[in-house]
Amino acid sequence: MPVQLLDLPVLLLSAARALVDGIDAGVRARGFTDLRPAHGFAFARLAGDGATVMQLAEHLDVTKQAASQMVEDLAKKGYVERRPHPDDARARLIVLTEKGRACTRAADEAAEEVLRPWAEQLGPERLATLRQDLSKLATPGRVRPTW
Amino acid sequence: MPVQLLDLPVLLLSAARALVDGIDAGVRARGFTDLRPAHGFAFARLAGDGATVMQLAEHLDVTKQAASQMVEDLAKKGYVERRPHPDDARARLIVLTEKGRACTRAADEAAEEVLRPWAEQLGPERLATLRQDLSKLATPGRVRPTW
DNA sequence: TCCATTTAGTCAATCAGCTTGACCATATAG
DNA sequence: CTATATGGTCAAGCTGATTGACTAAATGGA
Repeated sequence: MPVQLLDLPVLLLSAARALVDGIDAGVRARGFTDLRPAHGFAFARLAGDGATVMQLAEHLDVTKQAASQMVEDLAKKGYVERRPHPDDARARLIVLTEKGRACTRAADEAAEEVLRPWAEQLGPERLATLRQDLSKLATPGRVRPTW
Repeated sequence: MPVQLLDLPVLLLSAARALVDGIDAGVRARGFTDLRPAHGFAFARLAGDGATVMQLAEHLDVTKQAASQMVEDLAKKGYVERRPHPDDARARLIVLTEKGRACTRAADEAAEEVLRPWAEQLGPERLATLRQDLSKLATPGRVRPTW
């Protein structure tokens, strides 16, 4: 195996970090300064039809207590809302507020802004290849890195 | 811009996470159970001629106090050693002990183990392309992700 | 040469985010 | 109808980071 390969980990992590940092900066620049990247992973799960605390905990790969604390924090800041769950009286359905949706739109814009120069640099076909190859390598499920 | 691109962040993060988790598991399997992935980034900087606490702090993108605490922890566990700095009496040169070098070898093996199936799946030329493209995207310097 | 400022490192206190453990309310299975 | 499992919160504690204060040594003028 060529030794060169051993720096692939560093490149991968560096690119991932550049991406996350860039999106985080873009979100902050749009006025959402009280959020961290980790909140973005939560928003991604809540967008759409919302989720329970348990579902959120699984998505983030943390305990239900930690997820509950994050929801409490996000609710206090006005990004999410706890509704009674339609099918289960024990559970609550956590959904994004209008402020929360506005923030996800800002994150989408920020992501596009970060990716645009990448797309220009590589060209569309190589970017598509990159996407395909990464999809083969990525472990499905685990999204949020916590190291 | 094609909407597809918006899932590139997720793929990138997912691949990075798979990689870090895999290496971490490999290192633990080789008997180094008292280390976290973050220590690996420190070892990478210390390998070779060692580094000062300040240099380590910059590499890890944390305060000098945090770096100092990590060094204290690694020294207590026997992975590093603080020597007087040859050129500066204020500074200390942090170097890996034999145990520390053994651990970096274990990490290299683990990394190779994780990358081997990737290389087989993509083939050498596509992997080389992946490496090249990632190197264009990666922000030089920032290695350790802390989000 | 002497003094002012910068730099390397540590100690101490604090904080944020996560964990474990205990608990209540509701759902589900026998 | 009762026993158990599940969703959620409260409380306490831990870990890894932060800021602030300090000492010792280096640097850079007058």
